[in-house]
Amino acid sequence: MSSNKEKLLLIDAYSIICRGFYALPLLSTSKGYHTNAVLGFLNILFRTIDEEKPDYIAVAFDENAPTFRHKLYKEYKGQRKPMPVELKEQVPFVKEILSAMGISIFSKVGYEADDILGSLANKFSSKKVEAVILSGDKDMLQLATDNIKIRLVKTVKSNSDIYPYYAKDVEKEYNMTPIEFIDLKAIMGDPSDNIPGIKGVGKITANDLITKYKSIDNIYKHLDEIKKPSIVKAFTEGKEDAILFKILVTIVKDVELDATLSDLKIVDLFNADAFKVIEKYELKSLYKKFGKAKTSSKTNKAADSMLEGFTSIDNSIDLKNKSDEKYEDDNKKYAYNLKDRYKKLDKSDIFEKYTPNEKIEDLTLMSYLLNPIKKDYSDIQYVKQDELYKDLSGKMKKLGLDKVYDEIDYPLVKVLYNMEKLGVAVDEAAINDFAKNLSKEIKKIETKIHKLAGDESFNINSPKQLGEILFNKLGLDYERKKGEKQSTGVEVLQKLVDKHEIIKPIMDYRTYNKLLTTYAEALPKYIIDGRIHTNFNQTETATGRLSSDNPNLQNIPIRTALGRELRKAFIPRKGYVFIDADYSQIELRILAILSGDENLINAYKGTADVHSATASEVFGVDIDKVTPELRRKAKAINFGIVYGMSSYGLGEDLQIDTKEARQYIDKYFAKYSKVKEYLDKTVEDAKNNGFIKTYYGRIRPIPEFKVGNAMQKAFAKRVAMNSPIQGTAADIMKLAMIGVDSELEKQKLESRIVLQVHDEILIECKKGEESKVKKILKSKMTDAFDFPVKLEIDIKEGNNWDDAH
DNA sequence: CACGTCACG
DNA sequence: ACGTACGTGACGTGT
Repeated sequence: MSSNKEKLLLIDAYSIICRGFYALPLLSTSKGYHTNAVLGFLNILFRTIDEEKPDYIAVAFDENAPTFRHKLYKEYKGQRKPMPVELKEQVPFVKEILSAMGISIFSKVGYEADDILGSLANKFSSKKVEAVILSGDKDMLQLATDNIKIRLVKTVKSNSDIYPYYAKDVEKEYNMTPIEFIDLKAIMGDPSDNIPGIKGVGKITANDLITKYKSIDNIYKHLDEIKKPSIVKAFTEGKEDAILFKILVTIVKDVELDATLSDLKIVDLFNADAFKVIEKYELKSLYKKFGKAKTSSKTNKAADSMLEGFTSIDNSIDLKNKSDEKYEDDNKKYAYNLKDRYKKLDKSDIFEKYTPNEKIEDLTLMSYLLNPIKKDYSDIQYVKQDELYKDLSGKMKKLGLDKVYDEIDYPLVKVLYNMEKLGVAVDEAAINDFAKNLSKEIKKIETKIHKLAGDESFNINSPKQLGEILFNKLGLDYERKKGEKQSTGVEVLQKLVDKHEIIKPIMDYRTYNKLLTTYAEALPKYIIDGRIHTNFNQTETATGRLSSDNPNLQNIPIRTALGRELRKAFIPRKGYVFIDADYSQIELRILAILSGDENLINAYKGTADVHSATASEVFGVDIDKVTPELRRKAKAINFGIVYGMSSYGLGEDLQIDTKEARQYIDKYFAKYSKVKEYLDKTVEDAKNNGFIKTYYGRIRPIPEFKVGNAMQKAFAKRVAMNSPIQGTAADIMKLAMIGVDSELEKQKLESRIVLQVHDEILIECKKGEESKVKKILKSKMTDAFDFPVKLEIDIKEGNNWDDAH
């Protein structure tokens, strides 16, 4: 990628190892190895890799032999405190792990690590390659340039943190260039390095002089200008020292090292060999770095094996070979998280601007499509891009995912990018006002609750403390199945509401506090120029849905009047209105389509409402005789079907026993027999394949069939029933968004999509474009799909999100 | 960092 | 016999 600067990470090993050693307690393995320094070192290393995403790495160690600078001036630098044995013994462990990860280690007799790092940085940094030096040694700052960044690990109040310095940052903080910094230290001295500096010259004098004269050389040239006789004397007498100290503190930048940049290329850090070493030193907290995060390695391995290892980094093939320097891509461009790349390019002026129609393959997205249940896709960043691409695209093709990528998820990247960039306007004053009112109300309720608890003040937000008050102090109780944990959730409070007058205020407190902390207080923090720009994550859900975070705008309240006050604060900008379109029962319609069940399809052909139709079928009454109660039950059944129906779950929802729920389900399946056949077949296929497919071919692995216990297998069945439905709905919505977005552009309208909430699209519509926008929504969300059951949407217009919905 | 709780589809 | 509806994200508490 020519548009992106490559990065070389350079590490001052001892400096980081020492910090690790003193930062962590003296850990040891079952075999008695000490590992705290190793762990500390690796933690800083991995954190840096995550943050910097380097393309190359090199690590430098000091040689034990005296260095060039030692030899000449051993009376100074030779006096460093010796390392404790527990620290010294860990150095080879670090080297062992680095080697296993394929990271090059440098050391050279006669030179210190900083000389090697300075030389590597000097040799390889350029306009195209940025060198990043990781060290805890402030001396490194003299190396900073526009292309060399020093990441300085500082410990402030026992907290280690990393501070980045380019040349300009050094100038800002110290008021002098990195080069001038060398001369400063030479005359001022540095006790930690046993450099005394010129006798009689202190920090302030040194600073003043270097700021004014820029170098030691120049100070001597202008010695006659200096007023204070004592300073002139100090410099005159200390001239020899000054020269020696300057040599002593100057990092050598031309150490001969026979390495090319491509030797330092990161190939596959988290490989099997490295994992073995990590295991040997029992660095358990790092295991997941080398395996997969979140889901247990057991299920993940199963998922991978079912997909023929499609998503794991295969350590065994062609990837470790460092020598093939000419692997250059054949004009293909790659990115990880392409949308993030676009966003960065937007902000940055050092990178080329993004050209909208340039094809850049999104390797993260490809990896996600191959295994959407992974929680972390950062592992792919340590494998050569073109080889990874070949691997992923080959596997996608085999599984038929290439179409999903080309026609759904890839084109959606740009749509989401545009949505996020535009953001959605909010009325900040209205939210703040709402927050104020809520706070007042909450304070009142809080007082009341404490009073009702017998004048005891406790933290209502703590389930533990609240439980103590309710169940012990006030002696409240409710029926619990054996093994069921005590809870203070709403369902429980609902049961207790008539037993004590403290319950209602607690429920109110919870509601208000939720609205306050999660929304009213949190949302304003995200407002930039009146608008909130959420992040739509495209590689997060197992089913293919999007998710939204920072902030989550897919869970803004709607179900209660009070909550809707917040929704009212989402508004179109001046000259615009909101148009909101949401699918009507899309998942149930998809079930009808996928199953081909005539009864269910027919339920959608008539004008009748499906839930009433279901009630009529299941309970055997005429459709016009369906009571609200029966409709409610039927609606629960329909939901249950979509969720992978279990009699227990339905029973819970309807507050009836499992037996009765079972009867409802049986009746339902008797009437909609093709639905039953379809669900059975789906589960059967899922068991055999280890994954399900949506209508458009998206896959979701279900490893629990193979590796799960009884409970997990039951879960797997429900997932197998639900995922094709939820996933197909997600596919349809994504296709609709792509269609709507491109049509808006094609017709040169100024209206734009601002939000998506799974079955809903919110458009900020330019006044005057309303009818065109509505037409586009209808055509792209419904007419574009040719199914036996028509998809339908409700469209509404409004001056805030609540009105429009 | 896990858990309980609760907001949405 | 066991513990359960599907998919998310965010907050506060408490280890």
